Amino acid sequence: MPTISDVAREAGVGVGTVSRVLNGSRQVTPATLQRVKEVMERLGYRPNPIAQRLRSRRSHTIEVLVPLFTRHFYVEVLRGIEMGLGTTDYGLLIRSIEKQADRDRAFANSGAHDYADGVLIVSLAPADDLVERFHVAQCPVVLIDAEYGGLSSISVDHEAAAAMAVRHLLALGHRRIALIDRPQDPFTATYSGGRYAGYRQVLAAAGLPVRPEYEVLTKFTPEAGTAALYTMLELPQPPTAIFVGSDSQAIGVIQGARQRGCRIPEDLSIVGYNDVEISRYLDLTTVRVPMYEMGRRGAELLLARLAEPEQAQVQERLQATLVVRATTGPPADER
Amino acid sequence: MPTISDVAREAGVGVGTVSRVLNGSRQVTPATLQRVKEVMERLGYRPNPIAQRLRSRRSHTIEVLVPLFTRHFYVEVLRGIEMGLGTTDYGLLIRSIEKQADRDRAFANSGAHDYADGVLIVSLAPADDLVERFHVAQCPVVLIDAEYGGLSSISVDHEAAAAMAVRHLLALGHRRIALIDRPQDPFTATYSGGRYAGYRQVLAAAGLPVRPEYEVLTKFTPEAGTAALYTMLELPQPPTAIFVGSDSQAIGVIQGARQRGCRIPEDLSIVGYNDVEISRYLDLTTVRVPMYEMGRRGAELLLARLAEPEQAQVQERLQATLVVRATTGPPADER
DNA sequence: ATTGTCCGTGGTATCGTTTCCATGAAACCA
DNA sequence: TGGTTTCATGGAAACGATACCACGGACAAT
Repeated sequence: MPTISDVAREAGVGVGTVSRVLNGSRQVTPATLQRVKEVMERLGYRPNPIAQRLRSRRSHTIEVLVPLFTRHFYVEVLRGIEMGLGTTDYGLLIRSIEKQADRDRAFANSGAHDYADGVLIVSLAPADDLVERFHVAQCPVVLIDAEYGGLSSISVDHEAAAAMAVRHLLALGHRRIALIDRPQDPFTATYSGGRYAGYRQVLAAAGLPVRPEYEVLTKFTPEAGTAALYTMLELPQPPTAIFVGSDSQAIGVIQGARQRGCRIPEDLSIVGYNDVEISRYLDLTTVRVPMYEMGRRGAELLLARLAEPEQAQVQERLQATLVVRATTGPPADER
Repeated sequence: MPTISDVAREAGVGVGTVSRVLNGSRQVTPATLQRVKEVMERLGYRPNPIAQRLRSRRSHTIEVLVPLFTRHFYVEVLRGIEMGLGTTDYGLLIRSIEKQADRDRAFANSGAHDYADGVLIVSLAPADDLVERFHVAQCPVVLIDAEYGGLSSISVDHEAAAAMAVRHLLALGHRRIALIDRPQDPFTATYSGGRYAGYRQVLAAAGLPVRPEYEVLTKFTPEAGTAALYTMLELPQPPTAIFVGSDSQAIGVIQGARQRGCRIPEDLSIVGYNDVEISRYLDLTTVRVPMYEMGRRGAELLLARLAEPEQAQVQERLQATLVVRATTGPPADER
């Protein structure tokens, strides 16, 4: 592999001049420029990015901390990030946090300024000391689907979104509305609790009682959704509608209902959450969370901070919308 | 950020000794080791990976070329790769090739030895000159879901898998079997044509005629699947079964059939391909392609080559299996 | 006692860039 | 014409690590 000095020697110029050509400095005579470019072409020279990074003290890489990058939600966010990066040739260093240990390790290593120029944290609550480290290292951070102190972030008001979903069920005439969601877990989502709060708030506003047996917090898998449904169907008064905190769980609920001969939406209305791709094909009424948009906007915010480090931090919020499809309708068995 | 010489000065040793501690050389007195480690701890020293890479001439990064990383298939493969990498701290540089231009750019840049220590290419046919460049640069490559010359690869026999799917339909009694697939496109899949060949071969072996109107090559989206189905239903003799080259398209076919009041599997049997996660919840009979396993094994093969560069290239194949669910059954309308 | 071997260690060159400073020629102004 | 400014250019230093070489002391062998 030819180096910059090979090019310099071959073109009969100094390395400084070649470097200037490389970086598009206008301090180069057209004739020299031409000659150097020809030599670079002829030798098949390509600058060594590692050396560039070492010298310029910029890694040209963005670190993404994401829980379970296999999950639909995160795949969409990542796709958005990719788009947001556009044609800038920032590399993406994706760290998938699957276990608590991963998280600790990633948080311990990340934010070293020589590793990445900036960091995107998706759906995770950063630890206080990490935030502090980012601050002293002057490493820009943008949170996606999370909020924390004064850090830049792009997120969705899950509480309002959940309230909207539950109000939809209420408007259809449902009075026995259950919730299946994931427990608020400091390890992953920063405030999945928002959905729970929204649910409670709407029920309270409607003067409906709180029924603990209608609130199941379980894992984010279809299987867990099915299991939760089964226990609810055993109740003396089963719910007529369920608000489910993720489409994954909702899929399990739909399947379980089919299994038990429970008609949707006549016997049971279901609202999901996220609007992942599958939901459309299952005709699932759900809350559309702008996953892709959050990723894109998050990347844009980070790029802006990277270009203009003194810029103020901003907290942005996007709107979730309700997508009404075929799994919700008025309750048939009452009144 | 403290550097190696800060540590050396503070510990009263030479930089060489600190480097040896860093790299776990046994040529260090326990006492010195202890002292250096303490200083590293106290100063919060972390070696600069960029400098390490420059000097050691290894980028400690694996490049992954993947078409459309948002697609289910590739997400699964990537997850497998992540697992295959295990606890080695190789970074992953993912290049998503969405357009022809991306492909050219990625292929032009990739394989420079200072960029990545090794390359994984997923479902793409590498250009001849690229293969040549990898060879001269001594950059190990492993193809995933593709085969090419003598390069190491891990793949699936799509022809045999397709044959198996079509034979299943044949065994159920179907005689009018159609194909919906994607055109063989040199840009992405290396031999999606394998499925077509398998389909043709089984029909020929069964003495069934080739009907061009039963073979639709279209895009890999549900919408395209729906459209293809609609044109087939217009035929004077519509097929009683369809072998679909991807679950994405099959989803569209299922939806289209529902829309047209066409019962599955009584009026129409459907076999998909890949067995993506959704398929289970749609009860779709499909061919299970070991996506995750290909990714994992591909990463393992690359790691082995990285550790032992002289190792011979290997071509491995995994078996696809037929997963029979609820979308296939005997034809009802004939005999 | 002398030679040889081995091992822990320090120092320096090196990886391939960018950045900065010095230099000399050309251009400008009076 | 003399002096100042401008500007393209060459070359050295630096980024932060690793690798190599040389050196001195300890210990074994003669």
